[in-house]
Amino acid sequence: MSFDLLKQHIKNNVKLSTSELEIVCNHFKSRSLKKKEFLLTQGSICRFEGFVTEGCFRVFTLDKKGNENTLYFAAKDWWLMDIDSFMHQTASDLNMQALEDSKVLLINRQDKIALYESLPIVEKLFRIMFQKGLVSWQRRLVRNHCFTAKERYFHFIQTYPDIASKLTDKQIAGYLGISHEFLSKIKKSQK
Amino acid sequence: MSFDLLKQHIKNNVKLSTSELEIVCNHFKSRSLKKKEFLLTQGSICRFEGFVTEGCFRVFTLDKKGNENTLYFAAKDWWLMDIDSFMHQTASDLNMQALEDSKVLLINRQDKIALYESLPIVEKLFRIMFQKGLVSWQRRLVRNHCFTAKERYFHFIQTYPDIASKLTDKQIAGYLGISHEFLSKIKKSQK
DNA sequence: CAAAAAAATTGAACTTGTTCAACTGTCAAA
DNA sequence: TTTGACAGTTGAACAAGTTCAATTTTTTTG
Repeated sequence: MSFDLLKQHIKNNVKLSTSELEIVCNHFKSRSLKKKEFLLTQGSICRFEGFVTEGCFRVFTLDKKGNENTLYFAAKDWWLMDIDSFMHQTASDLNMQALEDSKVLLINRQDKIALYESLPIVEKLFRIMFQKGLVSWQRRLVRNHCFTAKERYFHFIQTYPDIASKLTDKQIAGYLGISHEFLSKIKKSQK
Repeated sequence: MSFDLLKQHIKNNVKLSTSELEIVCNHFKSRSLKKKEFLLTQGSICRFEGFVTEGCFRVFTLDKKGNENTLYFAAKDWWLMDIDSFMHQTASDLNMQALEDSKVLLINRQDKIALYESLPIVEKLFRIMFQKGLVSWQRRLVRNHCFTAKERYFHFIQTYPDIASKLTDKQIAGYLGISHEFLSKIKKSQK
């Protein structure tokens, strides 16, 4: 069952009773997406937070220069959110697209706020999650500053081999912040 | 009084009673640092979280190539933390140095944990803070990918003129992820 | 299966940013 | 007041990464 993954994920972060776990999960609804389908598109308001139970997503923004800038990939056991748009109900800068047939558990804003209010442990859960997220964003920025594109590429495919194997080189290049032509040259130079 | 700033900062993020606010503040102790003094050095364990009430700090890491990579600057009303080292009591990768005579309010790990346990609103406070932090780290990464060094430089000095005015060009270059020589050339090209 | 679309490769010219080394300016300590 | 030490500037050679255009390979779809 797809909720088992969410339950395990929550239990890995905070201690809570079986009934509390049920309450939390009851606020989520499952949704399936076909390959290439969008869960969110730039310009619209993000009305959910999502937990991936199957498949994989790409979260990216199209900048003024026309480049697809990938913020992150979300495979099974990852969260999909545009915090800013979700909290303030403002237009999102992000696109969330399924890279393959996928399933997500979604919670809407009202239910999320209700959950925060009824179960303080949920505040703790997300405090811990955001805290972890912050650390990895900081590390990624430092890597971007002190590693070359080649070093970043090999770091990525070694750290996330499962995700990397599902991606085209164009998508990886968008995550690393380089052109796909240059990524092709990096790969060639290694052979 | 230096606690007023912290109180205001907290009130801007969550609603809580005067007595709760007092309890939170009572867990913090004030510390003064002279210009150039270090609050934390790379390799040691971060035993505090700090809130800056006066002056300004630079948070940086020295990478293998010998570059000082600045993660962020913390002026009045900002937090100083190495979340990872503080939570897991592992060696820190970060240095925190006062750029001028400064004051911080510090909380140690035991008191922080006690505070989380005794006042659920503190979980909410930090959940919201980390959430905001995450958004700005994401934006910074996107800026790094789609802006040139020149664009990033002008974005920085326009967004944080007060902080920028306290910094040497070397420190700004370390934040932007470029060499200070190149920053010098950027500035010249604009005149 | 065939046709079309998208992804990947390659080369050449170009831009952005680095490195190194020499020089200049500034300011705080002895 | 001099003397460092450090911040900033400049130029030249170089390395990293982009852009554009042409070609091949792979994947998708009718």
